[in-house]
Amino acid sequence: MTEPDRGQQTRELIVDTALRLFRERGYDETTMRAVAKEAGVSVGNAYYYYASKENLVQEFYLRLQVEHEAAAQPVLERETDFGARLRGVLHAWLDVAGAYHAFAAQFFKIAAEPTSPLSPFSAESSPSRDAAIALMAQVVEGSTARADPELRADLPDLLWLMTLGIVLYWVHDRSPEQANTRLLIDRAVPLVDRLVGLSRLRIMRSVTRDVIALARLLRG
Amino acid sequence: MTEPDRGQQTRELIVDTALRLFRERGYDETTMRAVAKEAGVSVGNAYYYYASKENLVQEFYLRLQVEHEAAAQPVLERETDFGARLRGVLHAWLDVAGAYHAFAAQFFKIAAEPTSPLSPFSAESSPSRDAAIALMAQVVEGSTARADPELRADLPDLLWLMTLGIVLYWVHDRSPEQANTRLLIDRAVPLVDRLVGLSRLRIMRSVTRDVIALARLLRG
DNA sequence: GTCTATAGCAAGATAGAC
DNA sequence: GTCTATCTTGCTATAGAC
Repeated sequence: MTEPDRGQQTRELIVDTALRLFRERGYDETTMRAVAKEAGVSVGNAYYYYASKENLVQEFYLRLQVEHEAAAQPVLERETDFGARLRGVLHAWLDVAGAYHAFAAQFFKIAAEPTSPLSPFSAESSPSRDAAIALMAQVVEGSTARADPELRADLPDLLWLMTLGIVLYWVHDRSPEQANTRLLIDRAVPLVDRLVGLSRLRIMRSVTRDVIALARLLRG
Repeated sequence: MTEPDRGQQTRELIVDTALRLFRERGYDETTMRAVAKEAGVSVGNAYYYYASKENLVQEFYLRLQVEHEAAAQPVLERETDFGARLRGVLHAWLDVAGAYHAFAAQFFKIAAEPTSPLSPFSAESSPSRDAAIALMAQVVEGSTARADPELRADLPDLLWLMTLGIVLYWVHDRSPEQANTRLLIDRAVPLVDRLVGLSRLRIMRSVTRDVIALARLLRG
């Protein structure tokens, strides 16, 4: 008569507690002992479900991504202009991530480690990475953007890289409400929009081809 | 009759030992106890000279930067073409950094933490950051590159950001001898060269101005 | 100011019993 | 699945020698 999903319940109890403590105290200040105690389980039990403290952060990424996709949907349904779609999707990310800024910056280092499964470039991250790129593909596909046709195929990858750059800026952004990051988006998007438009011009052909080759090299 | 530089010698003994162990075993696997033991000093003494394990890494950065500047000099004396200078300086970085690739990647995370003094954006890093940007200024100044005059002033900053991107790729590069990073440089440099040239054209004026505004926002 | 020895804390992680 | 006990390691503290 044991509950079939008792394990799952314990698992969620642990991660919910951990994410709450992360938000309240920050990553470094949240000890595994504190997580276990607050969740009412033993330290050993917490490690039974999460092999390391970092693994708890992975759960955070997954939840953030789901929230972002939901927040981006209204924009994608409303807008058809490429720049407006891109800007809206990026601002949507800030909307959902803003609440976590203080502690997201603190464990950003974990994602930066090349050997970590939490790296955005790791094999383990490919589900969330693919989803993020797919979102950028939606931005492009549903838009009225007129780009070089070959470039258009690589644009989602490039826009994902741009997003990483913006996130990098965001974690360093100390301005109130991360207003500078919004400013960055509002300046970068029209630039990207213009460059995409220029990609069809004949003078830009060689540049466009170089960019495409570069995008493919970066994808590996 | 005490040696006047006894402290300095001990200091160097400790950091030399640490960097050797980092290279042999990696960062995480090198304990402060092991560094002290190998260097023949006490743990307390090691901490007397280096307040933390991370501070030992900072020494590594400084040495790397000095080596890079030395390796870049012949290129800067030899070449006048902008692309050749940029390519040469970037390859020179790979030449000096290559030996440390395995363990540099391992403690890259330390530099990624926004709050860390080892972050390339931190106030504490400003000496080495300024030096790196100054090196890029040398690349631009001594070259025959014809860029939009206003852009030219911001080019060193932008090239430094480009370098960071290349380093990011490099730490993730698993190809033998990091050959893919060299490929990346060889493809990115002509692209940059072309874009810089195009910046003088009238059609590119608004794009160029956007880029300049962006560069200034990023500098803060 | 330079250095040793040692004891000890905090916290991530593990072992093995139940 | 869950627990308690234990290990490891970055780091600190103290007390003292030269």
